[in-house]
Amino acid sequence: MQITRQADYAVRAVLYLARMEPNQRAATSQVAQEQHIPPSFLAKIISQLSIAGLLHTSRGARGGVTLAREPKAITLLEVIEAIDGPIMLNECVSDNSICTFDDECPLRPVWCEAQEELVGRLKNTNFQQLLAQSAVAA
Amino acid sequence: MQITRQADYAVRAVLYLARMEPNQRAATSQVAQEQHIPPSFLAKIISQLSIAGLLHTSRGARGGVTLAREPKAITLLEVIEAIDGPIMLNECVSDNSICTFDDECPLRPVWCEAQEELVGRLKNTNFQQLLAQSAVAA
DNA sequence: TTTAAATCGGAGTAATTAGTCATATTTCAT
DNA sequence: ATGAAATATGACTAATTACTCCGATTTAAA
Repeated sequence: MQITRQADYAVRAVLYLARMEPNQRAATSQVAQEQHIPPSFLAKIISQLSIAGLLHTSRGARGGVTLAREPKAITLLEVIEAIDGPIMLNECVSDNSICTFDDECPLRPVWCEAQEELVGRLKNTNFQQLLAQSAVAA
Repeated sequence: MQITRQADYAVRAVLYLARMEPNQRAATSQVAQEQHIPPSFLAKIISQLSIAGLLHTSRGARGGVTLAREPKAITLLEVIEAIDGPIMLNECVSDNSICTFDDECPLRPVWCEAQEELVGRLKNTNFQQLLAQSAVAA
């Protein structure tokens, strides 16, 4: 019952990029160093985020990574699901057919509601809001 | 971001026992068969639940498993945490010292609040309520 | 007292997650 | 052109999760 380290790293990387000047690139190694993420591991994560369309990468010297959209247009949920796939608190939430409690399992609604709440929360949090939070704190 | 199969099996087993007549025992193999849980696996889970004090087990012929408390006094949270340990949506929730974002990380509050909501929900659901749900449905 | 039914416990296997490493490829700058 | 800086990719290892298997132990009943 925990998001994967990968997803956590992804969120931190995106937040780090969101803090930079727009259109400025950061190398993966730089993000890794400042966020204390294993560099080789982060490389894969950034690659996935790029495939998911959340980041733009450019290869070669002076290459690096930037956000593909403005921070306001990227939600926590998007980043997490780009890495972990859809959030699912229990197997039965997606696939009721495998439920061992006949038709009317009293457990499924509990998981469905809890999941909706969580997903809604993550969907309603974008990276501009998170930036604003840090700004207030600092 | 999913409870383990073990915890799901544990919850189903407890719900199954809650449905039985009070003080009536069920063999692990019986629960396993009716709930479609791998029997050897369930045996370990039941052992853990027993150690956690949620079930009573008795060995030998005509032995089996019963709830250690009435359904009303057992919450979903207890069963899940007896198996998976404390629910923690992200590492940083318990241990802020490892956060890579200086003192004021804007991510931590998100996880803390989401976790509180989820834990509260599971703590407020006991097995008598779940029984009532199935009764209504059936 | 023997047998069958049950839990108990430890060791072993397969799949996923976390992370490493080496190499290929692209691209800027000289 | 060439070298250095960067991403891209695939193969490998370690730890956790999800199981299986088997033998030991307990207990009720014939």
